[in-house]
Amino acid sequence: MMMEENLRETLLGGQTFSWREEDDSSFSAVLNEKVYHLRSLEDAASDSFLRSYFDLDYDYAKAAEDIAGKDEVLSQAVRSTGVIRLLKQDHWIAMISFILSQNNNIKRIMGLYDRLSHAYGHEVEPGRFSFPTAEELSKATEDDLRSLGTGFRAPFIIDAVNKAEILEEVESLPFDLALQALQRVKGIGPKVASCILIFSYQRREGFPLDVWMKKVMREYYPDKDPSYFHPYEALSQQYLFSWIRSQDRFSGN
DNA sequence: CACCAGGCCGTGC
DNA sequence: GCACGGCATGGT
Repeated sequence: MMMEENLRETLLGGQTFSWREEDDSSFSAVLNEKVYHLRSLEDAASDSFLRSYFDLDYDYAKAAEDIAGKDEVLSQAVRSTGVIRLLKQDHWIAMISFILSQNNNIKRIMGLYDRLSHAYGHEVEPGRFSFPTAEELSKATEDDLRSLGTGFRAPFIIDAVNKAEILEEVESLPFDLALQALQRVKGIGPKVASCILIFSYQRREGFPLDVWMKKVMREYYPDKDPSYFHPYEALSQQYLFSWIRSQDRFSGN
């Protein structure tokens, strides 16, 4: 079974909030002090940063087939979605992104991401701004952040700026301790911590339970826990998440 | 008007 | 330990 790469789902499906779809259906993002433009995954192969970012050395097509073979629900989820990847994002960007994500929707998270970039990042090309570093974001007060629309997440962002050194500590910690370390930041609980570990530390044993995934588990896996999906916990979760959201035609995202 | 969004915090028991 | 309300903001 040959499955097609679903770059759109990888870039816009909720594991990163850095990418935007252009009118010509290409994708662009400001990363690594540059503006990247992509039409397909092949465009990433010649760039060393993107090769790593898209985890090109991992065989996601084989993983998709393994996952699809696990049970009927996963088979349906994988076949209806196509191959999706787990990105290697910057730790800091992932931490702030998923703090922004709590009790929020993808469209609005992207809007906040852009406003933070414009207000506190730097211009790498006319009109294109990088996501602010921790030092750049340290210039923002809580009121500044609220005025950008972050709402009750503003103090969480301030706390993340002050505890950014945790991101280095996490590198050497096993999964459970890494999960605990990240939760020392206010506004980071189990779900947000799991997303940071999966989408920027390649910790594939993570299995974030958001409102959508709780529904999936309740309806299709009532007597199972995340270890059922081993060794593809994180990737299975991402397929199920994409699938259940695509089922809901009125989810406006 | 209500209810929801890739949740978490503080409180009460 | 677990249940519950509150929370900023914008969309449906």
